[in-house]
Amino acid sequence: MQSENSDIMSKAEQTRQFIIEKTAPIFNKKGYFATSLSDITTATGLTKGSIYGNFKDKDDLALHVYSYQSKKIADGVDQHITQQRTALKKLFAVFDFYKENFKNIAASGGCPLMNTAIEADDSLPFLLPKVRRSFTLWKQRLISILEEGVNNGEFKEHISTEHFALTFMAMIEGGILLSKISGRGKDLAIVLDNMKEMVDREIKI
Amino acid sequence: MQSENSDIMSKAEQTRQFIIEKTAPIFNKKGYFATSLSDITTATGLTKGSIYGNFKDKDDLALHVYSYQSKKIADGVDQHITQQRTALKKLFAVFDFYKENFKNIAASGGCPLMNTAIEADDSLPFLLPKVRRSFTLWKQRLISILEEGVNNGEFKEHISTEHFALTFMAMIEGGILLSKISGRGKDLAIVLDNMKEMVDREIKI
DNA sequence: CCAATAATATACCAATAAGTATTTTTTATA
DNA sequence: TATAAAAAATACTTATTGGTATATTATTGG
Repeated sequence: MQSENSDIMSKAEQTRQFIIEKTAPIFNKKGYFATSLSDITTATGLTKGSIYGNFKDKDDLALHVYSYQSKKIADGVDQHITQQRTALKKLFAVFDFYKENFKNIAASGGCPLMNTAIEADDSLPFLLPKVRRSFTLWKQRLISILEEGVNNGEFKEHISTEHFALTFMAMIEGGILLSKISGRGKDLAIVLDNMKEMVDREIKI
Repeated sequence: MQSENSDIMSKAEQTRQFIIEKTAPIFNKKGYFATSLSDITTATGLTKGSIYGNFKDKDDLALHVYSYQSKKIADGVDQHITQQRTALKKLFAVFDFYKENFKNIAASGGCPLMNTAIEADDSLPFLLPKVRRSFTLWKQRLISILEEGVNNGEFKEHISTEHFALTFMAMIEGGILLSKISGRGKDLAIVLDNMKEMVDREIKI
């Protein structure tokens, strides 16, 4: 399945989606600046004329690629979460998502939020608001789970939901970074285990 | 003071150091690929001929710039550590280094280890070994402090020094990432505070 | 203080970059 | 199925890239 709902998509929409999906791993691996138009035409088998017929310019394509990538991660996490019934299980489902999917994430160039954040914050201003929003939404999602746990008596009352949300995000992104550079998926697993212990000791009643 | 020991350095050595110091923040902000030779000549006020007279090629300069940047961080941390006498204070000195220096680090484009790691692991093979080594040395340094604490009775005996070292590294790098993208130095401070609490609860006797 | 030498500047090259105007092909619909 | 409209391919432009050969200037040891 190349892309979803291809039956109700026009040819143009299909091609747009096809370009996005084919170039996403390239943008994520090489970065937005280092990805050239010829990388894009090679990966898609299309010509420059077709690319520019479907996207205003390289920045426009980059924007769509980032949206696609960040949505994919967010949807994956959400799917894990919604299968769980307690706040504790939801929280652990977030952690488990990264444990289970690390290999796929690493193979497609790492976490697109982190990669794009690092490239965008000093030199891709057009992407910065999108990346900022991704992190804000992620934080909000974690805070919601933590608040749910506090409200239904699963978690301690006095915890700072924002502080823990930020700490978890830092640990996940930092863990991915360490694993990517060492080539050992174990590094991320160690950090994730430490996060669970943190929950058991400090958050869970 | 442009560079140390300028009195015992030949003109060539001085120029080399000058080029490295002037281009380091550019490489760190824009990335190695996005930094052009004209960026380098503009920043230094020198011409291409002079740059290529002092460095074999752009990769060679990038390698020297990375060494300079990683050494600068490592030296800064070491200076903080050596002023302390107990393992606990040494560990906290590492954390405090990042709290105190976040603004400077952010102003020069963020943590060069993280930035370079992300760019190098998929597309700058010539830099990858250097970056790997930086992380290994950092981990080793943290493990040494933790072992010192275990051996002299400051820290619990059963702790996994490697697990905590990796967790601390992940939290620091992740915290820097969050602060950079949100623009709030507070995010890193929150994570660093959480790290200290972690030490108090799990490591300190 | 004057050569020999080292460092820097100048002027150039081929390759590649992003982007566009135009033509050809494909798609959808009447 | 013929045709209008949309999509894709071709061929091109201008600017910039990293890099080099050569000329000029500055440094340094005798």
